[in-house]
Amino acid sequence: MKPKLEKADRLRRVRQVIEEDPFITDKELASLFGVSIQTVRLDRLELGIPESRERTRRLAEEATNKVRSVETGEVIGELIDVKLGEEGISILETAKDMAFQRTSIVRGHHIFAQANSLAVALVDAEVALTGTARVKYLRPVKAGERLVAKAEVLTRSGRRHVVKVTTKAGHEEVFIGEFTVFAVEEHESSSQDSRRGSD
Amino acid sequence: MKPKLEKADRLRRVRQVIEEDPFITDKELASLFGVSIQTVRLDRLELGIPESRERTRRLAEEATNKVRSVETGEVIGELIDVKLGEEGISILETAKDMAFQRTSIVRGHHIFAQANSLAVALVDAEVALTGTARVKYLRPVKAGERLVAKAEVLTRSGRRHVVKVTTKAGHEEVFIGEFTVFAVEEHESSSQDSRRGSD
DNA sequence: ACTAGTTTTAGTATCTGATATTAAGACTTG
DNA sequence: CAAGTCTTAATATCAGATACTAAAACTAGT
Repeated sequence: MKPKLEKADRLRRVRQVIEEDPFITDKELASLFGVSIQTVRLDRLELGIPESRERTRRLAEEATNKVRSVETGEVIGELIDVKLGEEGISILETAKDMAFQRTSIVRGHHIFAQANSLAVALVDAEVALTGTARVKYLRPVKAGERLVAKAEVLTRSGRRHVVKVTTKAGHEEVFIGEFTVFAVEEHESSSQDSRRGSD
Repeated sequence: MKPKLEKADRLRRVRQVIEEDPFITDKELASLFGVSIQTVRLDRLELGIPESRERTRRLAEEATNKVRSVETGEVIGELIDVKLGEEGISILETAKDMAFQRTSIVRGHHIFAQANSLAVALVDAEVALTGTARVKYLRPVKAGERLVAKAEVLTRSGRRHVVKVTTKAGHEEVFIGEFTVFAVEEHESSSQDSRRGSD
């Protein structure tokens, strides 16, 4: 039963190698494992792994989607039920790539980003900038947990809004934060605006 | 001279369409513009645009690089001169994709992320989690500005470290923050750890 | 040792999305 | 109408595959 073991072993390695380098072709795999190209193709067939061009295509698609959703989206997390100037809820599905590899603990700035993004979204203005924030992390969040952030505008005086955000994972509070957000009028020249604010 | 105009026009559009959808094939382009496939290929040749598979490959490569550098990196920004437990400097080149499209103002959580990441990196422990943070955004940061964050450990009592971070763009302070970071020993069971902390 | 079964390899036809090349039409402008 | 640009057609070739058929190699069981 030596060949069976060898084959199973090869299959595992093929999967692994392809995962590490999705651009690799059957030809390269064949010479890498010292088998014929047909064998490699049978292996891929067995493993349900598509051809290299298809893998590349998917990678590109996925990545561009990701880039678009993560980087061009104006909001981190999904906005649910927003009452402008009053309150709102945002949901963020945490994933492995938001966490430290060693511990799977979600990095704080993602939780901050969700809360801050929500706080800014609540302010009914053309542009809203964060002035200050005071935040507290109550317990570590594991990758995979679903974070529900609730925000409410506590006070408002002129441009200055104070927004309180509470984030829960399940029934547990994991994060609370208080953000001061400034509404900015459109006609303010952007370069000479030396008042506080960012975001 | 009608055809010249038409051609120049088509060239412009071809470039544009490909930019919008890099996965599009010559065949599709041909029927889109009502010309032969050869014409499309001459156009691409003239414009110096590679074939769709090549475009896809590049996209995938680029994107995976990006994903790896942005998401698997344990630190946001580049660490320069870190003295564990004492002080450190981190540099972050801000880009358009970190900013709001409308205003080109860098979103606050990126600035927060750099500072927080640096603060955590300064703590000499297996795992370090942020407990609280108090931050202030002093002026908006425009995409393209180079952010230099300086951090120093103010106090330390047991696991609790207080780290102060000041971020400058050029000579101007744009952000200051104070982070409480907790060092966590390795032997603590991760699931029952209900004390504060994240990141 | 012989046979059945798995595993591997070979070979051929076909596909897609191309490059490269040659040559023939179409159009248009002086 | 000839010279030029622009467009299309046709053919050979390529990479990286799929799909299929069939032969060889190895392995185990009786």
